[in-house]
Amino acid sequence: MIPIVTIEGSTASGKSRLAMLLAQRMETEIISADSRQIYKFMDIGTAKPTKEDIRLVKHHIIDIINPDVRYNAGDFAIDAGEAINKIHENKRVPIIVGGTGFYIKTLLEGIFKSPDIPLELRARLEHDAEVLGLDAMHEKLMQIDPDAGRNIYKQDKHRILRALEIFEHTGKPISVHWQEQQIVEKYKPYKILLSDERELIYSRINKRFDEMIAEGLLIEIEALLQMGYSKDDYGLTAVGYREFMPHFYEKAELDECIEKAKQNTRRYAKRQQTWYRRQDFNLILNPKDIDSELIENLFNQINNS
RNA sequence: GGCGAGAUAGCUCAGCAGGUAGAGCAGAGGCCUGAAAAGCCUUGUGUCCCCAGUUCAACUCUGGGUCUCGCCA
Repeated sequence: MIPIVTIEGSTASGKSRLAMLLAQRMETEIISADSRQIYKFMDIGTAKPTKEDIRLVKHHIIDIINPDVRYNAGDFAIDAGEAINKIHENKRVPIIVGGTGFYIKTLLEGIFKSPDIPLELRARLEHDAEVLGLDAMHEKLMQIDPDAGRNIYKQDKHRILRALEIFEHTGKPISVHWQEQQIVEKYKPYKILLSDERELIYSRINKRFDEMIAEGLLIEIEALLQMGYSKDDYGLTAVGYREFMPHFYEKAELDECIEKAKQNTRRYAKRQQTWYRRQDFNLILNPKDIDSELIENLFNQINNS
């Protein structure tokens, strides 16, 4: 099994700082697990590592695609797997850092092998949902796959249609795919969570967002629009970007956009915290704990485990 | 100073021919198997501004007071 370190935590919890210090001490490389830092041209709003950070420590899975390209957890598991292998071949322990918990979970625990779904099938289900209503779609799911149906809210169109498309395309209920999926035992992770009081995270978010504005977030967004990217491109649905679309498209008040962006970032952090409560970690740290002594202890602990 | 309108949940407001109240937003809790910075679920007790009066019963009616906002001086 390949040893790896993961660092998770909500936005503005100090992940990058810990990762940089630890990576330098371990003389290793960082793999980003962040569903928005994958996009080129989106630097300020996604709080990407600085040029200096990248110069000091090699970062993977950052700036890999344009903002109009879709990416998903399965893609991440493949890309991260490759990066891990490379780093491991050099006898280093990779550090995986990021706030996209689902990506890391997918990497560590695996995900069932889904075929690509034909666009026509997706469009047809989308159309059926429109005509028949979501309740009908959920009932349909309950008939073909009650195990999955029970676990999906009746209004969760996204997951209902996902389960239906998998059944129609593979002839097998999605819950059966889940059962058949084998557990991944490729990695031996040392999992670290950075956690802090909600109020402190919130005030750090608010402050950091003002800093992003000062650093030129608006200019960055304008540049994206000038390059031809629009609010319909997936990258621009990121928090801190989408809230400004009303400003550029309909001349909404800037102050209101900023408040909305802060609020959505806070809600995002809240959802992350909820997610992490359910995950297991080897070590839970407070951002205040990060100092050279801690890094030294971590270094030793990781080497000995 | 005069006239008018208002004062109800953190915010914006609704409501009751008198039977102690409810929406939206905010907030909180939760879910999560190729969209995860996404998507989705649950959740509303507060001196109904204060004092007095009428009444079996007042947030609701009457009188007074305080404050806020308009318009006129």
